[in-house]
Amino acid sequence: MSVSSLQPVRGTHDLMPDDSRRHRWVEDTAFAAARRYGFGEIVTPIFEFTEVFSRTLGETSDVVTKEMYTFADRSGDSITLRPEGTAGVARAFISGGMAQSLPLKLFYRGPMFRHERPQKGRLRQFHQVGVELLGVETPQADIEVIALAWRLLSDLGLADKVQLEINTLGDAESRAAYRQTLTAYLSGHVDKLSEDSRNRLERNPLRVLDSKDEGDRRIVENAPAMGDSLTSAAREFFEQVTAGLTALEIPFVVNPRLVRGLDYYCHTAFEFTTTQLGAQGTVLAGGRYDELIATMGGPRTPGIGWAAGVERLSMLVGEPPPPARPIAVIPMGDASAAMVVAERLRRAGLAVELGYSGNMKKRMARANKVNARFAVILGEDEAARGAVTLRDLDGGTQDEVPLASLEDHLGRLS
RNA sequence: GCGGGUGUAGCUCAGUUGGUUAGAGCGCCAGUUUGUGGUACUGGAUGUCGUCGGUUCGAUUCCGAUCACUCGCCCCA
Repeated sequence: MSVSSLQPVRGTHDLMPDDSRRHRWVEDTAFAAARRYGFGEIVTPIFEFTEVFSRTLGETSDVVTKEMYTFADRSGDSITLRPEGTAGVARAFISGGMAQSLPLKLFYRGPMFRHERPQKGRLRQFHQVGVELLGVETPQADIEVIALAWRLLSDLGLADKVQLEINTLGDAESRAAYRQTLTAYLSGHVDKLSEDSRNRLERNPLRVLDSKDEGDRRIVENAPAMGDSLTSAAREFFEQVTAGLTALEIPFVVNPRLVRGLDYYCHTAFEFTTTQLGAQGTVLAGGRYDELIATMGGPRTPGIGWAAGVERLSMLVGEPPPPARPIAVIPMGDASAAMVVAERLRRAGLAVELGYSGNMKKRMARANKVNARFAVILGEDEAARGAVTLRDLDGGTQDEVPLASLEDHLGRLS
C-alpha cells in the first residue's frame, strides 16, 4: 500500500463524530418532516445496472456522458454507482410491482456518486435526501412536495437563507414547440453565442437560457419565452401550482430561465438556491417527471420529487442539538466494581463515560472534557457504607447517595 | 474535462532574501494539588516544511512534475 493510497480517494471524505452528528441531524430532520407529509422511507441499492441511469437521465446529459462511476462486475455486467436517486426509485417501483399501491410517497437518503472535479459543496461521493410522490397527476402533488421542501428548510433554520425559484417546462407538446422556436431563434445568433452555448444549442438548447456568459445573456433576453409556447393545459397547470404556493404562504419567484439538467423533467421545475455557497448555489431541486416510468418500460405513472444535498445543507445550518450529557463513573480503586455500576446505569438508559486509566484527577478532567453532567465517585469510605459520592459537575457540589438507589437519584436529577 | 491559487506541528498560521538546533497561539502530555474537573501558573513533546525529481558545495526556501485542497468555468445536490 503506497502513501497516496492512505489518503481518501479524491472527492471523498470521512465524517468524524462532530461532522456526522450534523449530517445525521440534517437527514433526520428531513425524514421527520417527510413523515409528517405521509412519506415512508425506501432504501434502494447504491448501484444499479448502468442502463437504469443511462436510459433515464438522457444520453446527452453530463451526468451520463462523463460523470458516472461505471464498471464491469465479475459476471461482466455493467454496473453504475448511482449518481442520483430518482432512477433507482423508479426502477424499484417497476420491479416491485408497486403500481397497485398508488399514490406512493417515498423518502430516501444516502450516498450518490459523480466523477466530477471537486469543489466546495461538490464531492464525488456526496449524500442526498429526497422524496418522490408517484401516481398523482394533479398540481396538488407539486404543491405538497414543494411545501415539504420548504418545511424542511424552515425546520433547519434556513428559511431566510434560501430562495425558491420555480418554472414550468410544459408538457411534451409545449416543450417540442418551444424547443423548435428557441432553436430557430438561437440559430440566427449562432456567431454571437459562446462556445459552450453553441454546444448546448446542439445537445439541449433550453440550457442556453441559463448561461452565465454575458454575451449569451443579451441574446437570451430577447429570446422567445417558454410561456408563449405553452399549451393552455400546461399554462393552467402551472397557474394552479403557483396559486397553491401562494395559498400556503410559501415565497417564490418565477424564473422563466430555470432549466433542469436531467431529461426526464416536465411541467414544474424548481430550485432552492443560496448565495452563501459560492458557485454551488443549489441546495435542493426537483421537478415533475410524468413520462419517466413509462420510458423505463413500466406502466405510465406520473411523478414529482426533489433531492437535497446533505453536505450543502450542513454547511448552511447552525449547531445541531448537542448529544445527551453523560454520567462519569470514577473508580478510586476497584475498576471492576466501576464497570458493574456503569453497566447498571447504562441498562437504566443513561449515557455513561467510564475511563480506562488514570488517577482520579485525570478521570475528573476527562469527565469534564466529555461534558459530563454528574460524576459518580466510588470511594472506599463510601463503599464501606454501601454508598457512592455523586458530584454535580456544573454546580460543584456533591452528596453521598446509597448505591442501591443511584438510578433513582440520577433519574430524578436529569 | 478546462483555467487560477495554495500545501510548514493534531488545528489556525508565522518564518527561512538558499546555510548548521524551523516558530507562535490553540490543543495534547506532565506538574503545582498521591480522594476531586472546569480557572491560573510552571514545564514538556510534537514536524521526512505534501510527494518525487532537477539546479546548487548546500533546498523547507529556486525550478519542474505529481498528488491533495481551494476558487472560477462546465455541470449539478
